[in-house]
Amino acid sequence: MSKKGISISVIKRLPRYYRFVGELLKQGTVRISSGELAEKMSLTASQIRQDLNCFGGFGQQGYGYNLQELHEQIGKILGVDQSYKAVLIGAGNLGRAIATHMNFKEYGCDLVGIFDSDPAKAGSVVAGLKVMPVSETERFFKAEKPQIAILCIPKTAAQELADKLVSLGITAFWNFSHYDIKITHKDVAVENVHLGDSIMTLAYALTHADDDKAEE
Amino acid sequence: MSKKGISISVIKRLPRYYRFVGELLKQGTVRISSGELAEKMSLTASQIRQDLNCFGGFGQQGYGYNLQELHEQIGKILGVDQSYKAVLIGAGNLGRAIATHMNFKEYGCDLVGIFDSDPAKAGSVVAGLKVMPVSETERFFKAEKPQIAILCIPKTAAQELADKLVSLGITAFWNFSHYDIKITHKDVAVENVHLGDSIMTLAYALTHADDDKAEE
DNA sequence: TAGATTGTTAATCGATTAACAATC
DNA sequence: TAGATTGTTAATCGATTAACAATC
Repeated sequence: MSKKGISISVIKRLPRYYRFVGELLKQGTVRISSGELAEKMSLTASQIRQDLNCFGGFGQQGYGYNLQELHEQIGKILGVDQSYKAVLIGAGNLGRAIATHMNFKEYGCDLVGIFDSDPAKAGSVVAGLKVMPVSETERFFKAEKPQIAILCIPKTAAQELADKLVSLGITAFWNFSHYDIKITHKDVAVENVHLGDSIMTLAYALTHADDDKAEE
Repeated sequence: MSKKGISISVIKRLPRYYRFVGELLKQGTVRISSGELAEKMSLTASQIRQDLNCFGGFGQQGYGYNLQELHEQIGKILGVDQSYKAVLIGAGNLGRAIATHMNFKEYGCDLVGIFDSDPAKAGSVVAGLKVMPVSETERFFKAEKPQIAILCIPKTAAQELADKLVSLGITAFWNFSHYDIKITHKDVAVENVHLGDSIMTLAYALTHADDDKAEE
């Protein structure tokens, strides 16, 4: 069964379904109807049924969805049962926090290497991994063949580095640099985490908090 | 002029416009047409004109947009010229990295306090601020009246704390906990940064990378 | 003025919601 | 069987794109 043609709106919602279903499961719930789940997730029952049906019928008429089954299925669709190799580029404040804070295994990933352009940082240990100098990159990539690059580097370095990493076989970027990297090479996934953009939406909300009262 | 009725699709794009326009400005560009900007941002010229026109006509027929003017206007719309007070709750790996890594001023915010439930952490200095114990919360909030709470805490604590913070006057949450906080109180903005959800979309992309080849 | 490019209306497209027959 | 709830088709809604008259 091909998963092509799934809209990114749906894909973006999958992790949230996975989280909620996992949480309910942990609480000991066995089954749920689309209506109940909709209530908990602030969605419509229609949307949930539509979304899940993109990947096949996980429910049962008159019963609802078995949470165990649903959790496994969504997990498989997302690929969290996999173990994609990831490398972190940039061991600054943010990079080190990501490395230590994230439970990569839970998300189908495995952090296998950390690099930093500052030779002084090489050799220090972060999240149980020795930070490597960039000179090691090619040797390491040939040996380990990582798929994911986590970019925690200044924006000035982002584009050039991204291009180089693609040529070394990286096919997915988790980009924390304040720059939208442009990958012409297709079949390369880019997930931008622009923390600045994110906090600005809060500034917007605060700035316009009472616009509704002040309307015409 | 009221800014109500602007769709969140548009609002979410504003920070990106702001970034690109700022970048072009730094490079010394003076004016740009919607067509050129669309090219650079991988959007359509139509969309750019539609988006900007939600807030008034910043362009000039036959000329395009003056970048200096545009940057200022979008900045004002976003509120990055403001100084909203923010507090960080949770001085773990991620919290400390956010505090030191983010240039809050650039985004209309100002980090004024850091709290941690671990008394052992109280007194240590992060990003130039002394970490406070939670017992100080009420005194501090009464004196400083922060608007934004940055949550870098375990999901188990998130909901209860969020409710308490709302009662103390917080009107915007930047939520890094792996939990969707539910604020019944309206006029409270919540921006979730679910890093787990984000990296899972990469796992999805890798898992389904060759679905197109394998189709029917 | 002629050319360029906006602001804005209309057309299209896609995503969400509603409805209901199928079925457990 | 009767009741519940799905899977799925149809209707609605909103967002994006196209078109073009207004105008600098």
